[in-house]
Amino acid sequence: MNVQAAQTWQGVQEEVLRRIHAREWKPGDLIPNEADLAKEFGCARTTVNRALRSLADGGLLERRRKAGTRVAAPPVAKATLNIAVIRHEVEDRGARYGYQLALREVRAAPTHISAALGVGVQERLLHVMALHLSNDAPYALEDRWINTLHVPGALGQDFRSVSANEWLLQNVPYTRGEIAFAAKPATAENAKHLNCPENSALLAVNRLTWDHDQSVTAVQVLFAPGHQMRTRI
Amino acid sequence: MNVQAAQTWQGVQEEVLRRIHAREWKPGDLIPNEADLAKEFGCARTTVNRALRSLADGGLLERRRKAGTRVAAPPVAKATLNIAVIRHEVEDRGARYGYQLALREVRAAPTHISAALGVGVQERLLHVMALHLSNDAPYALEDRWINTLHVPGALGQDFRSVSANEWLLQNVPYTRGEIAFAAKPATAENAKHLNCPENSALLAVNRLTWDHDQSVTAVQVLFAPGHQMRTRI
DNA sequence: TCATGTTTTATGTATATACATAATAGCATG
DNA sequence: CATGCTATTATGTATATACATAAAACATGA
Repeated sequence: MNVQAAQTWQGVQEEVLRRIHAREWKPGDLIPNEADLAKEFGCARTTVNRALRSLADGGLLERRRKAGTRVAAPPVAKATLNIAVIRHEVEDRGARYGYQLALREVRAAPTHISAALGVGVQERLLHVMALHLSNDAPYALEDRWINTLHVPGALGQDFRSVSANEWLLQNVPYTRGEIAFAAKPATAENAKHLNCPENSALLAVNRLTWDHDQSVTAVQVLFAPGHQMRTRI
Repeated sequence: MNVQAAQTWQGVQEEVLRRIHAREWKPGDLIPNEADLAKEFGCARTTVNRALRSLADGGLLERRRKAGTRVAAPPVAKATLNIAVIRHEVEDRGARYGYQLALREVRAAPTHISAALGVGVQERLLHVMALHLSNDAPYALEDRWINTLHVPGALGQDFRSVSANEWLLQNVPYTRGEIAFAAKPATAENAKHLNCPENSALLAVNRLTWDHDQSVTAVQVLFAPGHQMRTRI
C-alpha cells in the first residue's frame, strides 16, 4: 500500500481526508485504530491522535473510547460565522464606516426582553437604537437592551460616538451567549432607518449574552435588504 | 500567587479563561509565554500549549511565533451552525418529516447558476425543486442545480422518495464549499409552495459545493416564515 | 540610512513513554 | 437468565526531550 507518507499530523490528516473523500472509508465506517494507523504511516500514535482529533473537532469523524473512530454519517457541515464589531465588518469590506445614535432611553423593557434577560418586568433597563452606515448608506440597525443591574457603567455612556456594540465588547466580558438568525419584514420604523420599503425582507441576528449567571445584553441587528453573511465550509 | 491549579490542559484553559474574563489579561494584552505559564502552573509546556492552542482555535487568543500570545481584541464570537440533512433537522425537533418533489428537469441553467458552477451556459444541468415538510406544514423549499458533468449518477435518480439533499450527501463527496445566509422576499411561486403570503420575509441559505476543482451542486434553501437558526457561542 | 544577514526567542511539532478513562465484551454468580 | 464484576481495548492526556520554524531584534556593511 501507500505506506510512508508524511510524518506531520497535517500530512496524516490529509491522507485520512483523502480516504474519506475517495470513499475508501465511507460514512459510518469504523476506521483503523490509532496504533495501527501510526504503524502504517510510520509515525507516533500521538501524531495520529492529533490529526484525528482535529478532524473530529471539525465534525468529520466521531470518536469514542474503546468503540473507536468512525466517519461521521451524515457528514455534518459546520458553518462558522465570525460575529465581529460592525465597524470592523464594514471597514474590512473597504467601505467608510458611519454611525448614528437613533435613540437612548432608560425604561422598563417589553416582557419578552426582560424575560430573556432574566430581570423583573418593572426593572428599568438601558435601551439603545443605532444605525450603522457603510459609505453613508444604511448598513445595519442595532436595537439593544442592556442589563444595567449587571452593567451599571453603561448608564455613564452616551453612545453618541462609540456604539454600544463596540463599547460592550471592549468593556464587558461575557462567558456565553446565544445567537439566532432569522428573516423579518421591515416595520415602518425599520424602513425609515434603513431607507428601504416597508415589509422588505431583512436578515435579523439576535444575540443574548451572559457573564456567568448574569445577563449582559439582548440585541437585534437588522441588516439592510440584500445583505449576505458568507462563510466557507 | 495562586500557584498549583490543575495539571490538566482543561484546568489550565479554565484558569486562563478566568483571567481573561476577570480582565486580569485584557483584550490586546500579551500574556506570559508558555514556559513561564508551565512553571507557574507546575505542568509541562506541552500542556499549556494544548490549552492555549485550543483557545486560539476558538478565536479568544491570537498567537504568533516569537511575538507571543495575546488576548484577541475584539474578542470575535464564532457562531458555528450545523448544516445537516433537512430530514434530520426536522426529526430532531421531534416533528414528522415529509417530502414532496415539486419539479425535476434537465435543462440549461440561468447564467448566474452556470457561472457559479463553472460550466458552459448552454450546458444542460439537472434542476430539482422539492418541499420539505414538518408535521405536514411546509418547512423548507429546496431549489437545486446539480452539475451532471461531474455527477452523472444523479440523472439516474428520480428524487421522488429520497431528496436530492440527502442523496447527494450520502453519495457524492465534496471537499469544500461556500455558504451564504440572506433574507429574501417570497416570490409568487415560493409563496405557493410554502403556503405563505407573497413577499413574506424568508431566510435563505445558499450553498455551493466543490469536489476538488469540480463543482457539485448549487442549492438555495428557503425556510418558511418565522424559521430561526440557533446556536450558542 | 538602508538593506542585508545573523541571532534570539516563542510557538509549533514529533517522539517515546506512561498512565487515565470510558465503554465494550466476556465471565461468573446468584 | 439476569445481573453485576472484571478484563480488555481504544481513545484521552501528561511528561521530558528534541528539533523546526517564523518573526522580531540586532548587528553589519555599503
